[in-house]
Amino acid sequence: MREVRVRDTMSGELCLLDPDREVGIYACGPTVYSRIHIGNARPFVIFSLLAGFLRSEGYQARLAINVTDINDKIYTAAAEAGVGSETLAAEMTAAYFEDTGRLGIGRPDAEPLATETIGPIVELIETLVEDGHAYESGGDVYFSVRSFDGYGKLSHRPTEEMEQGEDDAGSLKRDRLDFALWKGQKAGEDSAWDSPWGPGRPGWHIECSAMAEAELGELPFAIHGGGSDLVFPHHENELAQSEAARGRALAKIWMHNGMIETDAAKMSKSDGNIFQLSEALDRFGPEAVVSYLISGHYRQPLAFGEEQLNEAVARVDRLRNFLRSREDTGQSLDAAGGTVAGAALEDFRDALADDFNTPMAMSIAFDLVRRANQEDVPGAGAALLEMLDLVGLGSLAMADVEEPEPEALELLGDREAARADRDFARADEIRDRLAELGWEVRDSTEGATLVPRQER
RNA sequence: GGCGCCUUGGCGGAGUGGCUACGCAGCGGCCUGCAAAGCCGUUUACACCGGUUCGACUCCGGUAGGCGCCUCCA
Repeated sequence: MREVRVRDTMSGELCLLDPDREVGIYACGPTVYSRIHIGNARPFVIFSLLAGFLRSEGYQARLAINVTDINDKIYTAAAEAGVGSETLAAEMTAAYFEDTGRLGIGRPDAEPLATETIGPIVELIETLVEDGHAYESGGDVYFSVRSFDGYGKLSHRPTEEMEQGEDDAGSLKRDRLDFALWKGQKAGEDSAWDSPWGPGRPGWHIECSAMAEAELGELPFAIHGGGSDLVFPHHENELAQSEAARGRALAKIWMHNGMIETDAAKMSKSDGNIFQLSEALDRFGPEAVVSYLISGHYRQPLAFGEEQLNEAVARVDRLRNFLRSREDTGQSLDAAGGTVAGAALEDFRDALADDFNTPMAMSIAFDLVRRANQEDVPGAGAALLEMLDLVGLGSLAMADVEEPEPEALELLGDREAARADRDFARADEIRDRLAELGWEVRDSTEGATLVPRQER
């Protein structure tokens, strides 16, 4: 078990994870009012892979990624589309599960929905009201920011300079800093839940406090994550609510991923410069999308463009070709302990243990590939496959599960015969024919083989 | 204006006080009947100006430019 460190947004320090306790990770998932874009996939991938890596190191990890399916934007989008808000939310939740499922990196341990956590949400608000950290006003309930001393410590902002823009129209707040925990049902809103303050729905931040607690147990859990655009106000408010209600920190470490950018500007639904995850998967394939998402350090912004995805395709092809050339991908690495391959794997894991440095890790993987293509490196295939499993690319080893059909094999034999006769025109003709059937011919000193052409 | 971050070779993107990550693309070779795959080489990059240091791309200060949040947002 390695010492694993992660950068904490609040302190700015690298923090060691406690190996003796469950590593509870809560990452903020999407608000389901439309299909998710590739930027939304970044935290899903990062936190899923992190949890998997921790498990592989022997940690007890539990990952929860929520779905926010109650939100102003959902009402607005549903009204525009002429469907019920609950219908839209259900459709988009299903689409989110489908799109992220296609990434091929598994699912989080828990994926709570706000609509299924209403009870705990109401209880949490009641606690805050009882303790004087929240107050009811005209069917709404607001959190009293000034009742909580530490407000602003996560996003490093002086309290005096800020305000919560949300809900200003109603102006039922006592203080401009306060934010809504519960919103009474308004005209035109087609869904509502019962509460001690009348029918309504949770505000934006409270659902995460409640879901995190429900899924990960006693506070504080180890890591709270999400996009860096959530630091303020979303996470600042979550932190305040939970800490005010429980008298304990919500999370030990706050871990935020950088934004995906097009032309040096953040990809954002509201700006319209988005590229949907489903389209990226359709056009470039899941491995390339994952490879792209781990190509930069998670905290940094990552440039997005067709060129970047095409590069990812090329990277993944190189890895796939290498695995294809190895006979040892199925064997255990134990036989190669202490070797070049074993050392590379150790380095790879070290990189991940150091603030989850995936680009550093991948450079080690590519280094191994080159060395093993140059000379005999026992266990290189097994080592690489183990590396790739850790970053969600293990499926690259399964590229050739389909055997060529008899027709293709017959053509390959014909081509070999043509080559033996030095009838290269015919040989090339057959190669083109095989390409049409979906096979690429690779000649080598041991003879010709067929590999599936990568289509996407 | 406040808080934070960034500026690396054609592109993407790591990293370190002294040993030219890695990937992609281009170019030139090797291999091949030709390709593909693979290998080798490739014009020696760290915004600018000072400072610290035996030595800085890496530390400190400043300048310029860019980005994020401060309003919904992964």
